[in-house]
Amino acid sequence: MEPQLDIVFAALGDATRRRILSMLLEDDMAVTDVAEPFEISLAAISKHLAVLTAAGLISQEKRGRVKWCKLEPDALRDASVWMQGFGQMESIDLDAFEKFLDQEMQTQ
Amino acid sequence: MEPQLDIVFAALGDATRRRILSMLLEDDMAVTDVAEPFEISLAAISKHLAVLTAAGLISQEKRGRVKWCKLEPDALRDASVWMQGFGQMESIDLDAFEKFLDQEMQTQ
DNA sequence: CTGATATTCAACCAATTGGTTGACGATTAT
DNA sequence: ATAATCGTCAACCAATTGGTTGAATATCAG
Repeated sequence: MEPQLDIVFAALGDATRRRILSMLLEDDMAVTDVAEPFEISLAAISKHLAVLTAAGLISQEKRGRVKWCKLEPDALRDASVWMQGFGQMESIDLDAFEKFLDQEMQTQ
Repeated sequence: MEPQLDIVFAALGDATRRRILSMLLEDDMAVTDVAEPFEISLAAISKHLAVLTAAGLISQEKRGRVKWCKLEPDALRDASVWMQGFGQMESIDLDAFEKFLDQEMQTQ
């Protein structure tokens, strides 16, 4: 079916990985800095980052000896669309929603 | 943190379970009928349904010898809200968003 | 050059997952 | 009463997951 959805949802099914994604909302981070607040090994974090990369939820770019991790929120789009098939959000007018968003952004 | 999110996302991370949820969008179904289009054993489907139940994504009610499975789309709400933290939606006023939703629902 | 830093790799481990089969309890039909 | 149907349970299996440690690689700094 949509094998990428498997990978994305499975990647989100771990609290450590979700916390990493939240951290990356603030700013791009190096692997070591991502690992700092956690109590597990750097290698374990490296594996989690590999899972997130495979899911397309982050990208990693190596500059010098530092590998920078960047959030790729677009990867959530397919998962979000799938979920919209359920619950109250199923029949939203997306254009109107976009306008609502623009307006919201300006009032900040 | 939010251990229920782990369970919900993990439950969604399997194509068989997502397909079951889609089937239940149409109507409530008995376990045997859920299993019918799949090529795996009834016991395997029974386990998948247990996972979906643990995640709150479906409920099961036994009437006679038949156990009926019912979609519970509200269980997607927390997961959906979490995902809204990413992408363009990151700075939405959730109360305003609720009002927007109510208004949208009335114009249908 | 040497040493420190950043990250991954490889091997390993325990726990979990998704599947199987066969037996079982509960309910319904003949 | 007997037989068929519905669904789960228990035991098992192979593969995957999330973690560890120690070595290896690559880059930067003194």
